[in-house]
Amino acid sequence: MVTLADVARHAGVSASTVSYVLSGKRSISAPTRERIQHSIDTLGYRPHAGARALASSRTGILALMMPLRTGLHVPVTTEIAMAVTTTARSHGYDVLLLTGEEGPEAVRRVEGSAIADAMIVMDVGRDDPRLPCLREAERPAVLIGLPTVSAEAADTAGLDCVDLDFEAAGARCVEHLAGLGHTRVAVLGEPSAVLGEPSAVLGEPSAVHERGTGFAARTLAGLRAAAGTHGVGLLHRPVDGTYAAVAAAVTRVFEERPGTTALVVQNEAAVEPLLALLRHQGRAVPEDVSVVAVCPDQVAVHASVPLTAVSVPAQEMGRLAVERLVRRLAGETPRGTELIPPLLTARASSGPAPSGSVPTEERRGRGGR
Amino acid sequence: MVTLADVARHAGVSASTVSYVLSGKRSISAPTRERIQHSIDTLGYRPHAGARALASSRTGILALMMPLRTGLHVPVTTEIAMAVTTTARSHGYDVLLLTGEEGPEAVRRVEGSAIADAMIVMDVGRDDPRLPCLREAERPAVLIGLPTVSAEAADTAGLDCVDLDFEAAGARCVEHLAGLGHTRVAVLGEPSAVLGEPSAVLGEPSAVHERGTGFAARTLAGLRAAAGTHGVGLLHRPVDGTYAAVAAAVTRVFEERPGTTALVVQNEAAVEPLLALLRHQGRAVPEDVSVVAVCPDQVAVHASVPLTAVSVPAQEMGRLAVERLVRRLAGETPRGTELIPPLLTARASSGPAPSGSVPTEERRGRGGR
DNA sequence: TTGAAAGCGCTAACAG
DNA sequence: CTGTTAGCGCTTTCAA
Repeated sequence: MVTLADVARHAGVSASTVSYVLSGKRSISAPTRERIQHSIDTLGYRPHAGARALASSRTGILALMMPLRTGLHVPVTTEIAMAVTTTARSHGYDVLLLTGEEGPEAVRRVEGSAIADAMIVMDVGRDDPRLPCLREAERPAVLIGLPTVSAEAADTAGLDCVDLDFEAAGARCVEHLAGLGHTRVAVLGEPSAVLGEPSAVLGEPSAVHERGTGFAARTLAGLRAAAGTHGVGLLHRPVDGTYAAVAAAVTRVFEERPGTTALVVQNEAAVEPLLALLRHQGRAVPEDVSVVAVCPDQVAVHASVPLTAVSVPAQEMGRLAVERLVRRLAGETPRGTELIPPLLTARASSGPAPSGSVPTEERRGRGGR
Repeated sequence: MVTLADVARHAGVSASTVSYVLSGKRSISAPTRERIQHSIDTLGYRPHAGARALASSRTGILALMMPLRTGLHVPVTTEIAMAVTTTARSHGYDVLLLTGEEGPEAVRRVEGSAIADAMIVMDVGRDDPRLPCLREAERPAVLIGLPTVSAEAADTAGLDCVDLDFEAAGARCVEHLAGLGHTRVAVLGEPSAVLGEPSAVLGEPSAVHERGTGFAARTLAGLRAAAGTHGVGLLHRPVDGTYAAVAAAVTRVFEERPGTTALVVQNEAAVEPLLALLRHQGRAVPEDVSVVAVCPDQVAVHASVPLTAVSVPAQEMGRLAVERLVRRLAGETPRGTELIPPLLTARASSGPAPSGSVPTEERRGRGGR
C-alpha cells in the first residue's frame, strides 16, 4: 500500500507538505505542488480513509437512514436516496445506508463510533424515538419529511427539515379543480392519513390518530382548508394500492355521492388501478371525471392517462438535504424547516366539470363547515 | 469522547485487555471481563470506527454499487439493497452506497482508500469497465447478476456471482404454459433483451446486439430453448413500461398471430398496463389469454389479476451476496457463480389454452429452427 | 490471564 | 513557503 510517507519520500518533501497539497489548507509553491502531484499520480497514492478519519475526526461520510418497509413509496424513497448519493459525491462525500428499523440505536452508533459526519433521516414519524437522539446529537442531521402534522408545531424545534409543502400541495389540487368548476371532490388517500381531529367534511370516518409520517395528513389538511375556501365538498377514503381496495373505495364514493366529478390520489400504487377501473366503469377521464395526483413526475407522465399532478420533487429533496448538511459541516448554520413550494402541472387527466352533473343541494348530510 | 483508555482506567486494567474483551480474541477471566463490561456500559463507550479501521485494516463496511438509472426495475433493485443492508447489519457490517455511474473509479476508490472491506456490484453489463478492476481487486467482491449471457461463458472467471437462473425461469414459464396446452406464446420482453443471434422464432426483429445486464436475454434464451422442446411457437416483442408501448405491442401480436393464447411478461412496469389493456379489449384472463410473469412476488400478488409468476427473489439475492462476502472475509473461499433455481407459483392468470383457437398451420413466415 | 509498547497513516499545531 | 513532531484511538505482537 502506498502511504503519504512514500509520496513524500518520492517527491523529496516532508509528509506534511504532501498532506497540505491534498487538503489545500496552506499555500504550496507551484513547483513543489506539481512535483508532489506527479509523485501521487506515479505511485497511485490514495489517502487511507481510516487514518484520515482518526487524525481529522472527519469521515467524509453522510449517513442516510431509509425506511425499510416503505410500503407504497418505494420509487420516491429510492429516488431521494439516489439524489442524496450523487449530490453527496459531488461534494466529496460518501453515503452510508442505514435502515430506519435500527431505530435510535443507529443514531447513537453513528454518533458514538464516529462512523459518519452527519446524517439524513427519512420517514420520521410523530413521536419518533429517534428524535431525542437527533436533538442531542453533536453531528448535524437533516430530516426529509416533517415529524409533525403542521410546520408550525413545536416538534420542529432544534431540527432541520426539508420537505415538499404537502399542505400547499393539497390546496393547489383543490384550487385547480375548483377553477375548472368542480364542486364535489373525493380524495383517495393513504390508509394512514386520517387525522385525529373531528371531521370537517362530508362522510369523514370516525376520528383516528394519525400514525404515519404525516405527509398524507398534511396534504389532507391542505385539501380541506382549500375545500372550505372554495366551497368544494370533499370526501375522503383511505385506500391501499390494491385494485380491490381502489375499486371498493371508488364504487362507494360514486354510490354515496353520485355528483362527484373529480378525484385526488396521493397513492402512487393506486394510480393505475384507479384509471383502469374508471375505464372499466365507462367513466371517461377527464370528460366525466377529473383525476389529480400528488406523485412523482415520472409516474404522472407514464400513466395510461398522463396525469395532472403536483409532483413530489424527490430529487430536489435529496439534493437540498445534502446541501444543507454540507453547509453545516462547513460551519454555516442554515437551520430550520425548508418547505418546497408545490408545482402543479396540468396534463390530460383534468378538465372542466361536466355540466349538469352537479347536484344542486350541496352539503347535505353531516359535516360541512 | 470516551476512549478505550478511559474504560481501561475506569476498570483498572490495561487498554489491551479492554480491546480483547471487545474482540474476544483472547480469553479473559470472568471477573475482569464483567468489570470491564460494566465500565463500558457506565461510560457509554463506543469504539471509534476510524481508529479501529486504521489499526486493524478492517472497516466493518461493505460497499454496495447500485445502478442509478434503474429504468424499470426500481422495486427489485431497492429490495435487494434493503436485504443487503439488513443482512449486513446482522453480521455486524454497515453498507456504503455507491452509484454505478461512478464506474471503475469507484471500485478503485474503495480499494485504494480502504473505505470498505468488500463490495457488492449490481447491474453488471457485458464488457463492463468495472470488471477488470474487480478482478484485480484485493478485496472480495460479489456481483448480483451475470456479466454474460450464459453462465458458462468465460467472463465469469475470477468473479463471484449470485443471480436468479433466468434461463431456467424462462424455460419454466414455457413448460407451465405448454402443460396447459398452449402452443402459441408471445413474450413482452425488455427493450434490451434482443439477442445478437439470428432469430429462431417467428417474427423476430432484425438482430441487434444485447446491451443490458443480460438477464432479459437469458430469460429469452430459456424461453426459446423450452419452446423448441415443447413445440411452442414464440413471438418476442420488446416493450417499455408505458401503456402506449404495451398496447401497440399486444395489438400487433394478436394481429400477426391471432392464435396466440398466452403472454409472458418480464417487465414489471408493463404488468398493469397489459392487464388493463386485455380487459379493455374484452380478452378474459385466463379464459382467453393466459399471462405468466417474471417479477417480484409482491407485484404478482397485488396485480389486478393475481399473476402466475416466476418470482424474482430479490431478498434472497441480497442475502446470499452478503453471506458470501462475509464468509470470504472470514477466510473461506466459496467462489463461483450461484444461480438460484426459479420458482413458479401458479395463480389466477394462467389456465388451460382455449380449445379451438389454435391455428393449425404452425410457423408460417420466416424464421423457425 | 494480563500488561507494555509499538505502530496503523494521516493531520495540524508549532517552529523555522 | 516548508519541515518537525506529537498525537488521533485502537490492535496486536512480545513479555511476563
